[in-house]
Amino acid sequence: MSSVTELGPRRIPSYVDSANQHAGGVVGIATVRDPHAALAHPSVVMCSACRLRAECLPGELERGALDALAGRLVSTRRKVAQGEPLFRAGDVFDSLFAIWTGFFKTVVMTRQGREQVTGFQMAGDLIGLDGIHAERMTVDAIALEDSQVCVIPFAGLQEVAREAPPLQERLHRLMSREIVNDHNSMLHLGSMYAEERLAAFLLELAARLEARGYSGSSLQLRMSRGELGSYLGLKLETVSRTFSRFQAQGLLDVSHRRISITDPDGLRQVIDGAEM
Amino acid sequence: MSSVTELGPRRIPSYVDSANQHAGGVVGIATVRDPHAALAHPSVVMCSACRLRAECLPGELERGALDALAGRLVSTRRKVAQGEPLFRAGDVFDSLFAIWTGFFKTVVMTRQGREQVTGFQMAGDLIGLDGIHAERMTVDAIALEDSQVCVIPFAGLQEVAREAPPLQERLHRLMSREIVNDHNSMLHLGSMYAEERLAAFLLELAARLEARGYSGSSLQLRMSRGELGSYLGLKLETVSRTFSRFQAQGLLDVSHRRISITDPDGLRQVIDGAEM
DNA sequence: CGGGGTGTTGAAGCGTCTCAAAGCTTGTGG
DNA sequence: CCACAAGCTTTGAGACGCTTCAACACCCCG
Repeated sequence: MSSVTELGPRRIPSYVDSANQHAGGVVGIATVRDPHAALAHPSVVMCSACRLRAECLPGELERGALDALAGRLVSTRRKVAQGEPLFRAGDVFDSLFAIWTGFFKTVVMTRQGREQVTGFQMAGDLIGLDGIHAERMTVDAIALEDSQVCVIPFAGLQEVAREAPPLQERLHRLMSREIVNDHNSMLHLGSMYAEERLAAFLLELAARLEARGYSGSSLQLRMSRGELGSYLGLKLETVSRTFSRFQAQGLLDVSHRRISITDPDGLRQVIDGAEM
Repeated sequence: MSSVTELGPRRIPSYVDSANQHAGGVVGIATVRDPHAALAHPSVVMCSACRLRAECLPGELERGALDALAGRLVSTRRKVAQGEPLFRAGDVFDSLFAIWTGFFKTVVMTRQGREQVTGFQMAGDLIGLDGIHAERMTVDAIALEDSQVCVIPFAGLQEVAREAPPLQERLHRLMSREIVNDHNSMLHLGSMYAEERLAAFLLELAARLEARGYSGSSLQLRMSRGELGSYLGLKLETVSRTFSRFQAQGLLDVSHRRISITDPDGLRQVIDGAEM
């Protein structure tokens, strides 16, 4: 029980009021040129010293490009309490956000209130790429646990990218990866049974956690059954039933949001075995 | 019947052998530095004179940036016959492709042969953004009618983008749009009934055609029921039945792949009316 | 004019959803 | 510290929508 994967700190004692960070529906207003923001969040971000470097925007950049990032770009951090939005659809797009600690979901919504979770993001992931197109966010980004994000003003990022080709390359690859991920989700949603979708999701989540140094077999889900169901195109009851069935088959142990994958190969067979 | 929308030329008489364009699994090898390709496809592309400028990569760029595009970048065109691949998943990524005439589908496939159509692309659309991430294409791009594409070597595009900020901006917006589109597809796949999915698809397709100067009410589908079903996460029979139901309700007229939308507001109500 | 690919339609089966109730966990206030 | 409330999860039973399997119609192309 003590080796269970935890995503970031369990509890972050006190947060600045997250409401005023969102005033006027504008997000990402905190840039290096904004003294108020600098005061509110005096922490100066140093990508070169960050443990998440490899997963995050910097990637494998060499020193020069890294310093350009650290010095001119990522200047502030923002805290977002569990359940609070980092931004909402319709907010003006200003900045990308790199998750430093915590866990988020992104949700698209129709006028009629129909919801679809489009992804779950963890430390090192980038949020906000969808906003570039129309300079407006198109999704809600909600913290599923107390989180901290690095604010990356996009105009500045583009500027630096022009001078540092490796950074430009990296940005393009990350945007492209987002597209590939979405295609993968579409594959799940469009042509798989509930068991296959859940199995694929769990294996992918475990792999992402493992890439960040956590256990790939014992995981703590940060989303509810309903949120997971939305992402997978299933109702929460179906998600719950499918978990129970997996447990009955000896593939994993479920205790609410604590999942232990006991037979990863079995899960892989759930995906591979069931032919079209 | 004579005002029916046609996408591009009805028939392009003769094509160069498309097989050798795909030799070795490498696509997009035809760059300005490749004399053979230049010989095979001597047409020099002039974005500034192209009717699709606004929809395509150049967007609303001013003259200087446009000339940079035309002169240094898009140097060759490729023809792809109906049913033939522009590229396949696993091919080395070299270039983006801008559709000049024709219509494509992109398809992801699992090892077990499960397929998912991830999108349909028409004149002005960009194909290949998914390949940037790992320098390999991740989808098959198949021509659904005889088509011609402009080849845009990506290394060169990045280079020019560094010198022409408006072009850089444009590229980022297009990549972001792709992400937004995919999220929209996920919404359809994850939380809609067959009728809603098809109605949303038809309205969106009509809007895209209209933006390109075609009729938004009378359209000629380029994909089979099966391909459309794959994109919508439905079986071909379900697509066919849903078309029939729409016709019975007086929303549209169906005759194989010829669709006349007679009641667009009715179609919108199909999406909006059915609450969660 | 015939054949193959494509589209339509019907009937039965199956997977997921809906509705409902009960169990469990967590947080809060008495 | 316990009790209770609120929210989340589990489980069951029946309904519903889509798929499957099958047969037939249609259109295009040679």
